Amino acid sequence: MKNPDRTMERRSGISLWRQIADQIRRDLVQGRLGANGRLPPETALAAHFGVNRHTVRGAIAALVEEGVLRAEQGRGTFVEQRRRLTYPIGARTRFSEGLRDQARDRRGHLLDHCEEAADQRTAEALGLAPAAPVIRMDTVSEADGRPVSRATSWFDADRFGGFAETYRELGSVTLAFQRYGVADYFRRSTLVSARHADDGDLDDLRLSPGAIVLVAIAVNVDTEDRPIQFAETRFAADRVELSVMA
Amino acid sequence: MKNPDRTMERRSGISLWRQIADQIRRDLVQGRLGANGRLPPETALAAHFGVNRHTVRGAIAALVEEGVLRAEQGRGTFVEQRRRLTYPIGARTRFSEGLRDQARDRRGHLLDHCEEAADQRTAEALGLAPAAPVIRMDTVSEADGRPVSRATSWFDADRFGGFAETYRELGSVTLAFQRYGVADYFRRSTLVSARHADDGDLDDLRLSPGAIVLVAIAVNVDTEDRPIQFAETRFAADRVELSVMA
DNA sequence: AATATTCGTCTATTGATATAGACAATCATA
DNA sequence: TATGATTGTCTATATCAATAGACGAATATT
Repeated sequence: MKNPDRTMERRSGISLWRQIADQIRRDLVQGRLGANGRLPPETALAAHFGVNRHTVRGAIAALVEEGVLRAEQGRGTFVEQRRRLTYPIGARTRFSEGLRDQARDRRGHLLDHCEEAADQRTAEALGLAPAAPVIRMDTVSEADGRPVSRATSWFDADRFGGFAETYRELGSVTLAFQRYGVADYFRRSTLVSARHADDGDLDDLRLSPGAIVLVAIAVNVDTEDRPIQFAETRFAADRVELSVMA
Repeated sequence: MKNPDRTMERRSGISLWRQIADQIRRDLVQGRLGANGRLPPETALAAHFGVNRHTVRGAIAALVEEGVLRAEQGRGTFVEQRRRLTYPIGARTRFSEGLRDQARDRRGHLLDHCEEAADQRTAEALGLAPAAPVIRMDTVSEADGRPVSRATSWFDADRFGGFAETYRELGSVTLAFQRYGVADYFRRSTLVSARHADDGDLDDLRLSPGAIVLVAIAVNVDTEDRPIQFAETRFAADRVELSVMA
């Protein structure tokens, strides 16, 4: 069980307690730790990682703060949540669906919206002239009370005037599209990357610094293959994985 | 241009210089910095981030070490590499292909291989009995001299005996499969997630601690829909993005 | 009730991180 | 050539991270 020569890097700009927190989180997700719902005692973890008990305590405190662990004096430290949600990605991807079996309570929430001039990337993706007017929508989606993703979407302002208000009213992009005569739509392409969470992500997704977000950049098209939505979605990587269907 | 109230978190377990390095790397990839191939002077960056010049120097030193920046005394600091490789993922995914336009020199490299008993996940994915014998292969692939991904693959040992040697000889999974009579194959499913790089990733992909890997877990099937390969690939998230085709 | 286990809190010490300031070295340019 | 801009190096100091040890508090077990 022991792995005492596991080399925690000491002058790396990442404190030992955070390196250990990251690894415990990883091991929980991979099922290599906490299989019985409880973490080994602090002294055992300290020996395992080859560090002082206080250092382990720092790691545990961070994971408790994140809601991953729960510590009880005299009893032990327990795993609070372990499962990751799986988002399907494919031609028929709707982020709001495909999760019905995985979370009881799912809701989207409009943070902000405005009309602005399309930047180059957006104009290209939507097939519009440079600096054409577009509607920008910032949303957060939660599952069972925990934020899982944060998206910025752009729509052609000419075709989808007032889209944000419609979305707020209906609570679903799919339903809002129907109001505009888009009965069905498809995912044309998705680019997936990953990076450290920025300030906005940290805030809206309630993450701790150094956390990771999966970034999905997508173009949706209507049945006539005209682009209708360009979106960049940031998922909390600890809470979500993406499933690509063949 | 200034953004002096950008709050670098000070007691987060991540040193300021590393937070700043992470953000500069992010801004480079997003084109918000270094558009003209050169970084603003250290004093300007220090003012921008609201920290001491020495702290910025720490961040730059780390990025120079990573090969992202190049500092020249008296002249300035310059961007060494910015572009990310784009890996296509779809029914016809072959990681080794689809990159021909993006990198001049691409090569795979066998790190290690052995025969072992399948764990539950592997047996399930390959449709084998629990603990059935499988061949395990650890590989690293490089593009233009920089490691971009690290994969662990499993194959049915009964059907693909000696696969690792064949791969080493031919340098390609696709070619090796042909030796075993698999003329064509398809990607059945891909799970994409992201996490902090572990010790092995750090080493083989030449990453610095706190770096991010994109994890793609995939099952390949032959033309009769029989699973032939189960693989977990870790991509250096700074160097790669994944493109999901509709 | 007694004991062992485990988490929680305190003090003290050492090493790494961040700030501050000064100045040297290199390069571009007026 | 002289000047300004920029990176490189040095010293000093204050704050944070990590180690070490001791002991208290809550819980489970004998």
